[in-house]
Amino acid sequence: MKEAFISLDEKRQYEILAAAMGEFAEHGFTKASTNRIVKRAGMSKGMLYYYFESKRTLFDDALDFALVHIENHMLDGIASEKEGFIERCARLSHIKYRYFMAHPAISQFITSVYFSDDLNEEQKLRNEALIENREQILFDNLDLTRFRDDIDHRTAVKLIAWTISGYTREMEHMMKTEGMAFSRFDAYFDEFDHYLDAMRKLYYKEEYQ
Amino acid sequence: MKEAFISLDEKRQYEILAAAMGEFAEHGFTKASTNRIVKRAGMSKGMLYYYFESKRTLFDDALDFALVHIENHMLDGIASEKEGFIERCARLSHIKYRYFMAHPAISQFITSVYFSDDLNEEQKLRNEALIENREQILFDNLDLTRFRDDIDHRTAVKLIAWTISGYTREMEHMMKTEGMAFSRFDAYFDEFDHYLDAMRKLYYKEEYQ
DNA sequence: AATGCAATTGACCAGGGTGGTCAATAAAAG
DNA sequence: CTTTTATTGACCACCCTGGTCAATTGCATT
Repeated sequence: MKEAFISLDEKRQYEILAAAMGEFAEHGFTKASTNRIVKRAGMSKGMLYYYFESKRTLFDDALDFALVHIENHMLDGIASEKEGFIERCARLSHIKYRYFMAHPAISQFITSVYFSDDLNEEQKLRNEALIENREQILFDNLDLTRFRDDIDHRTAVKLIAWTISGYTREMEHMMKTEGMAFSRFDAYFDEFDHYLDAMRKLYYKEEYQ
Repeated sequence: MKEAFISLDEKRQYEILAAAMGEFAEHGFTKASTNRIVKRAGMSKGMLYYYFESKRTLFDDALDFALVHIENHMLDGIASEKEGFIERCARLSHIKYRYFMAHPAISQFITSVYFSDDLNEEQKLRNEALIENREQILFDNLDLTRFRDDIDHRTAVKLIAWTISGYTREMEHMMKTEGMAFSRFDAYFDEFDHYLDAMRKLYYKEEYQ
């Protein structure tokens, strides 16, 4: 990250880093191609090395950018008031989903990094901290009394988390293959609410359904 | 697939195709490397082209082999007797899991093919037929009366399927990262049974729990 | 108009990997 | 001993890689 890049306006910086993150997310560090990155970003090969020292530091800087960006943009509005686990999951899904729509490259980059091995120690630690932070947000300050008494809380939490992850995964797959129209998003969330209602009926005491 | 390959004993044929399928599964058709395939299979580059016409026909033959193999080996013992949806999912998970353990390369190959685009029309149709067949096995001849009356059957079926897919996905991820010891498989299935019991309590009428 | 500096290009490099070939062998069969 | 089959790996032309750099363009200041 040389001064030339820093003195670019924010929008252009974002474009370039997004191009890099998209490429890294798709191919991983080693098989990612700097040639494809410059093509995505709409610039010449020379500029990439005018802005960054090497492919490696480009990756590092992109990861830095992504982690900071997520910290600043996604983790707000999550001030965890007391709520049931289903409501918590639903709210976080909405937040995650909106963030993904607004910043797909960052989301995919961070997701791919989660499964990859080409991080240095410091990056691994930071990434783990992020994951732990997310866990905390997911589980902190829950109202667990809403659960039926005849089912173990920990079990219920696990089952619900798996269910929602399965649902969102299916939706992601559908959107990828069928290219869901933007107008259908409302239907997507209506459907989601329907399933949330059903889950409340299954997992919660009557007074909370 | 030349005669030379066909006159090989079955075991060696399997080894070679498994090597190819593993490589294709990991990298997709284009980025799969014939050099790595021969290394995996423990033979020389020349032999590959002594056995197969080209990389493309190798892929085609491997897919053929995989589809036939699955039809013959996995889809037995699934004679769908009347049972609840949870029991059905559990049984199919067991079958799928055993098959994965016995034939990981085939499993991963077929899974990867499901997400890839480099199939010709005939292969796409065959693959879709396989998927449809699986759906039928999953949903045919179910005892839906076991479900609680206050929850829609279709909704319940969806929720359960997502839950189980979430669980197995988490297990797969754990096994990949931590390299689950084979001795722990019993524990894996004990845990699985625990969650199945919980799900019965949630979704079924009392007399079926 | 002239100068100087920053931004920008893309041809170019050596290195490595690609799918595929083939003359040379080794092994087996006749 | 000869013929056929199995097997090797060096080799090919080609493509892509991360990275460099001389040359050019654009712009601001004199």
